[in-house]
Amino acid sequence: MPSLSIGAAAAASGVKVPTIRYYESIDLLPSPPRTGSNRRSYDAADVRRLAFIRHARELGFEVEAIRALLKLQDEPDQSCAAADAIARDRLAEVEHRIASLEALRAELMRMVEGCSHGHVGRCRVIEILADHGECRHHREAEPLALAGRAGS
Amino acid sequence: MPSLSIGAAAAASGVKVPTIRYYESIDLLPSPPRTGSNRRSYDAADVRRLAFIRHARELGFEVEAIRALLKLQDEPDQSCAAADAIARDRLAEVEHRIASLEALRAELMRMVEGCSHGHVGRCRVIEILADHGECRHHREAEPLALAGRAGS
DNA sequence: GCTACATCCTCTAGCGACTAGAGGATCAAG
DNA sequence: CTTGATCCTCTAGTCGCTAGAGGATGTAGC
Repeated sequence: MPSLSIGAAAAASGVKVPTIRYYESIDLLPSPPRTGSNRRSYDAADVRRLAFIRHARELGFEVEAIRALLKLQDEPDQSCAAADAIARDRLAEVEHRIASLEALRAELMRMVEGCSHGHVGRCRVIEILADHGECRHHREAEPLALAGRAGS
Repeated sequence: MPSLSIGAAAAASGVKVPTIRYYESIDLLPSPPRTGSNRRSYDAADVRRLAFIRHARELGFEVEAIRALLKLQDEPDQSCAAADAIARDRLAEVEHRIASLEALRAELMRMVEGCSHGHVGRCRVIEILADHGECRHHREAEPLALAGRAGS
């Protein structure tokens, strides 16, 4: 059983060292065994789990959704109904998010295209942001998935 | 000069009352004059500024980006290039994320279909999420912008 | 005028998902 | 055997709000 330090697991998974410890603290990653000198030792399965979490986070899933997906992964023989429900739930979420982002993209494209590289006085970016009424995507008062910060 | 209470300004701009106070505290909105009884009094320009901020936040611009856009708006004789660059950055990020989510949606749909009869034993979604290398859209190890939370 | 109740004020604390730093132990290389 | 990287735990900070306490003021009905 090959054992990896937290640093090696971080390098292998792309999840930062403090973030791994954070995931352990919120029980998203099981507490690994420790060496004699109290260091965490991970195996390949942990690295896969971390990569899974990282990828899902990059796709915008919240930790609770990832928890559900991980549970699905941990019990691959569970009844189809439960799994199906989780998957459909995620699918709906993903589709909603895509729709929101596409509306957003359309608006951003209008802004960028409208910018004739003149002066701000005639800049569509500013104009469109200033005038809410011009905004098409905003009929639904739905919370949009917004940008947060970068991973690394 | 028509003067609005913070509640009226909130109703007119769509920004919540505590959020307005928060924007003032981070100097995104100038401190308005106060009435004799220490209440904030806003005018139409403040409401426009708030609507601008709200719209930009809904489009996923970070507060610092909005600060930059507002500065541009305040000095409208500058070149449009800066505003354009900010919008282009957001557009690139949004497009990247749409591509990721569409790949994921395809996998989720396959899973939901495949799941209709039987067990989840070999789930492509899990595999794709677990194995970063398998994921086509994600060859670049670029730090992706992650999803945060909604504005309203 | 008096009573309700809405709205306002300031302040502090909390959320999610981390990130940064202090202060100390341990490891691997030269 | 020392140097420097890595590890440990812990607390506190980040962003963009949101919620609540505890109190002052405004407004409407009687």
